[in-house]
Amino acid sequence: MFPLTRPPVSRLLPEAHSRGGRRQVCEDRPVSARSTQPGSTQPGATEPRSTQPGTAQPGSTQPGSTQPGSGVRRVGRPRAVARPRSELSPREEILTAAAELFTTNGYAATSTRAMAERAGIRQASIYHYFDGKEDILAELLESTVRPSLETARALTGGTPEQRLWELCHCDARLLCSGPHNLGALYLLPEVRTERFAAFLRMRGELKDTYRRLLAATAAGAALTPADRALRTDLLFALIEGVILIRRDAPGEMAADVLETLAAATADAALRLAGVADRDLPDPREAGRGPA
Amino acid sequence: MFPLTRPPVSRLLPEAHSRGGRRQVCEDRPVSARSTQPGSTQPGATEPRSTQPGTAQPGSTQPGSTQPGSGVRRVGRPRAVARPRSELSPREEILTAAAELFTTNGYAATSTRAMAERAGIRQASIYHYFDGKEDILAELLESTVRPSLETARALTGGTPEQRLWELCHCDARLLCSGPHNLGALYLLPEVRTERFAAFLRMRGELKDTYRRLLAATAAGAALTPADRALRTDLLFALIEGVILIRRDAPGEMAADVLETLAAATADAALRLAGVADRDLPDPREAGRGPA
DNA sequence: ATTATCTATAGATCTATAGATAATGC
DNA sequence: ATTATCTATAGATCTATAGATAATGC
Repeated sequence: MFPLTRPPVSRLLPEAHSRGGRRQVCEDRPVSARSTQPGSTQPGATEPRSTQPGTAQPGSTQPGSTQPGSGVRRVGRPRAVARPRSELSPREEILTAAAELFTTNGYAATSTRAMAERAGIRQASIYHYFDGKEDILAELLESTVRPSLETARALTGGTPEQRLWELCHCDARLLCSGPHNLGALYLLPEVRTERFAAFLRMRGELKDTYRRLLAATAAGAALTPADRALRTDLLFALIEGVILIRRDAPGEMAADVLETLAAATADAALRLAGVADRDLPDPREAGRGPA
Repeated sequence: MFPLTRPPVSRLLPEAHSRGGRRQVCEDRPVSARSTQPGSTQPGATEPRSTQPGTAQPGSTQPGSTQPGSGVRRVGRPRAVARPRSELSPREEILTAAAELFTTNGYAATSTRAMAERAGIRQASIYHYFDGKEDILAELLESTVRPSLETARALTGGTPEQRLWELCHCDARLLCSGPHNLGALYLLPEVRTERFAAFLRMRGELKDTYRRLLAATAAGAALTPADRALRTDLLFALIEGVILIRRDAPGEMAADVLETLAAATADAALRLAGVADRDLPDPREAGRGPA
């Protein structure tokens, strides 16, 4: 048996009002939604595992078969337990199931059987899509940092102070978005393992962007290199700390709560960074503290 | 086999200079040292599990037998693999082993066999001291927050701003102290489980102290209740974020690095909280930003 | 023929219990 | 007699592989 009783999943946050819009660099694309986007296949994340190794014919796996949603019959043996037809491809169903279970129970405590059950397939069928359990976590991890990294690279207009605010805001939003607390995957002890070096590299690159942005601000430029490194650590810790905040309020976050938290996080991050109020021009001044 | 390769344990941080002393409420008692103090037995954490339930004679387990260190012969069957005589009691040896393995590999990925091996006993012997694996984690968790909570309760002198700084500083120190990153236990997904409710309650109480201290500052008093709650969340997230910082630099932290980080964390926390510089009187003014 | 699924299972765990054993204490 | 340890093991997993099967595609 499962050695630990599971906590009740998905208790939604109270309150849900609307909020005014605010200039923002990143679009409204929740992490999880993005990670399960059919088109988001990256190099190395091939769709079904090629059965004949070395015989990969590019383009041969595209047609209708993979297209989910349509009521047509699919190739292959039917599933043992029929289900209402998901919008997602089988591969995405597995990732979604894994996301929920990994974030809730952790990696080691999540069995492939539990994932399969939630995805509506048998345990062994997972291995048609993934080489093993580790690959599933690796893909979730990478597809979770990737949007942050893309935002970080795309940052252009405004002062360094503004760009830093945008990055913090955007990352906080991403961490709070989606039905599961995917950021909690970063906290799993298994992630420090060689297997996930690619993810850690991406995370390091993201942190480096924070470092450079901080250095570009007036406040950051005034620091010694050692102090700047320290402050970058603290700034980054605050952003990732949002994961901990969210974890204390399980379930999907209401849109306005999310927005308030993201803005408050970015504001707090800039205070932490030592950015003076006068270095924060109008565009984002509008949305600050209501009191 | 173990599904994940283990990262190399204990790579020490570079640099080790000295630093000036600073007024501080909490003494120099690293979390782990404290948690393995022989005298620190709490109610419920009885030494060896009473073999005859209901026949507990208080005081009958005290004499030399439990006293470690001395070269005398001990009662009971000798161990299968003899060892250089530890300073620690068997129970403490188990806790120490668990601390290292839980923080490095996580709870579910740590087998009782691995713990026993590191503690120098056989797997089954663990059950002489603990009712099960969960009890070991519970005890580690509680003995890790307890010092923070005691500090929080004991805070007296100075302005609210100073007390808040002291609490942040002390907690940051505790989180960075000791040979293992015990704070990382808070991050384990298993902790959200009913079994560890007692720990979560203590942590909640600690957070509440932060809330009250923040409310007592001039900056905190000016906030709406909702904003104050939000800011408390962020403040607390920054403190716990120190765990993440430490995790990126494995091994025991050099004393001066530790102190620099703790002070920088407390400074950052007060900036985050919105505390103005003029509200931070002399005693701790001395140690701030060198630039 | 190709594909997506299935069933069955090998082999390796892992936790906790039962009960034996080798010390000291009296 | 008491204690701290041990050996052995039941029973329940869990991951990954082998190979069968039931669809569609051509």
